[in-house]
Amino acid sequence: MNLKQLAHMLALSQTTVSRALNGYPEVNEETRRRVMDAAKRHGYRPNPSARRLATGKSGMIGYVLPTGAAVDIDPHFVEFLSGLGDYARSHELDLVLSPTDADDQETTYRRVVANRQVDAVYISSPRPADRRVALVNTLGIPFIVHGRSEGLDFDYPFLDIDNEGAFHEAARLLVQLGHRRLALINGDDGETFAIHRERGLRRALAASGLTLDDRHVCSVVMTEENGYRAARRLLEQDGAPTAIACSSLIMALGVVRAVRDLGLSIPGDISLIAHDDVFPWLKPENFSVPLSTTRSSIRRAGARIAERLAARISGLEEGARGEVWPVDLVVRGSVAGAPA
Amino acid sequence: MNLKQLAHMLALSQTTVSRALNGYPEVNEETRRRVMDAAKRHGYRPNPSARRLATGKSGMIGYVLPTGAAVDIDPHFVEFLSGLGDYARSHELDLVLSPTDADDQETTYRRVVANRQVDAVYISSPRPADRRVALVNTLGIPFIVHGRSEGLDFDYPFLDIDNEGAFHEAARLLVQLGHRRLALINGDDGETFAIHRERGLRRALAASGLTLDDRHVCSVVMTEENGYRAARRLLEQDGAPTAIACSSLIMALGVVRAVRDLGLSIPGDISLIAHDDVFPWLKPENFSVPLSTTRSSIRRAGARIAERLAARISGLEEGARGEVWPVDLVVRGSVAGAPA
DNA sequence: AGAGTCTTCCAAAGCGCTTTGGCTTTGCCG
DNA sequence: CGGCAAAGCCAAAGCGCTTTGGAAGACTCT
Repeated sequence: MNLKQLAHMLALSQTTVSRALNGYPEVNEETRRRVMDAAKRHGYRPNPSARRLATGKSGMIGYVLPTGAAVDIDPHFVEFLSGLGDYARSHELDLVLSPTDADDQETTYRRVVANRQVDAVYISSPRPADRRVALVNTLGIPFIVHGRSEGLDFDYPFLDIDNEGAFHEAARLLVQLGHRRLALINGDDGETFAIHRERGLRRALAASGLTLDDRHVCSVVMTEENGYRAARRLLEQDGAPTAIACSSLIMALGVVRAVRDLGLSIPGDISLIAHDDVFPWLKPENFSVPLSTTRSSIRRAGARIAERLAARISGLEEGARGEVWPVDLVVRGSVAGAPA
Repeated sequence: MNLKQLAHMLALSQTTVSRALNGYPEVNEETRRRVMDAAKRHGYRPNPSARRLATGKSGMIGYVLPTGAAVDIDPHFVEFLSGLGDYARSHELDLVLSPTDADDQETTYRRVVANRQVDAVYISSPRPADRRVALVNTLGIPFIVHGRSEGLDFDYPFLDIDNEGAFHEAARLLVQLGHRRLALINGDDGETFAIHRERGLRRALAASGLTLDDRHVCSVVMTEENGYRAARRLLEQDGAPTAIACSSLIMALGVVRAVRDLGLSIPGDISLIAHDDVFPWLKPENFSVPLSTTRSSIRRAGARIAERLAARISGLEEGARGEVWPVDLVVRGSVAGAPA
């Protein structure tokens, strides 16, 4: 059942039927009702390919997915996706993943935009002066950055959590508890979120006249194994830290293992706070010693980004609106006063 | 730059240019070269929307993604996606995720197929007599099932690992080590993979005249917390098992925690084997006691499925070819002889 | 030389929708 | 009652590609 047939059986022109269906004003309300009704009754669904060709709109949002033998997709992605799906589902918005060589994302962005495959894209894990953001901005497709870049000479729409504030609060708590030597096990320090976390932590220390020893900060891909290695390195050096802030729950697993392997205990010898993106399958309260966290649901962020992308596509949102979400500090058993 | 312009500047018809570009035989090799050359020089890329409308082919593969407030996307998905991306990237194949209400997937499948949004789909986490498989089969779109259904009255193409064999081998090893009371912490027993694993385990026990106590099998969503709960329940009952087979590494984390909480040890009191889908961020060899596993890379499966979908789209693969991959049994420190 | 066969190319008809540019009809006003 | 604006509808022209149904020319064969 296509427009032509529908129009014919209603004894109307395609024009009118099309307009009636798409809510244009120049059609009698009475006729519109008739059309709507017939369309529903016959299960008419406009052919998206045809509509696409005519309008250039695809009704899909895009994500350029870096892949490669050496590239692992972050497990956070799945949670983000859940959120995105939560919103998109109820709006018949589909998501197009365009896998790309991690070293040449530009080509893929250009292709996706040139082909008008999607109406909007989002960018995740941005870095300072992120080239993708600049590119997408000049290509002129609606977009939102999940996270923030820095040092770009233009404003752009983004959704970020207050990473600096979160780690500032975490560190402040630790300092209040008497800790003087803090350590940071961070994610890839090429990414802005990691920079912000370190910044927040340093700021809290500075406020108390303390500093972050360079040997006390690690920046690694966030795996359990790397958490373990980093923690061992930190804890086996002279002047080892008494408290650790950690950028992910997964790394925290490794940290806990390292602490145990070294015959130390949490929080007796080491206090630990990690950032929790809220996974359903790994919860900080279930760690052998319940883990203090800075918490922010990445899933909610996914839903919000889908919502804002949809708003941008339909012109309801414009300009470079940045949104920064506060982060909860949840104190559990893994922090205590510094050892004497 | 579109076909018309290109044809015009070559003083050829659109027909000929189109045919030259798409490798049809009825065009002089000399002209073809000229066309190809000009196309490349001017960076001509056929408009996918137009091509879609004309051919009905979209050049994308689809996945219907169940979502909902109560639905969590499996973290395995991300690894599968990595694999899919590995292949798709080099073939400019995009993936369309269509989020759907988990309770009404049929509507979404129908929409996706009716709209010809994608050229092929894959289905994951199948159940016995899976309705999606039956649906997609009748809808007539190329597809592959990741995993297997059971009890359908037709054959279909799938890619599965030998879950039954894997757990059979695992159980056989445990029995050989003298264990008599095995337990199984399984995933959702509505899904075929879980059924097969249980079947494999029972078969191995039966071969030695043993049986699997019904109180010794749990079927839960695969989270750390559920692994913990299941293990506690198992280990606190009378006639507690001395060995546990566990369907995922994430649950195994919980099992290890439970064992420790109960003052027991691995492998002294409890032997543990888990299935490992090979996550980059959580490795069995890094468990406090290195974990024995049945191992199969879900990422490789993703790549293979993309490859086969592509083959089906282009007609290179046909029929109901099923592919079953063997699973490695990797023995590490978490298994030992049964306690006396 | 005439008939038949390839080879090579083209004009034009879709694919199914949106949108432009009218054309009637109706209602209102002076 | 004539004129004008608004309301309601339509025919047809795209969007950019593929594909059908020739047609012209070159070649082969008898």
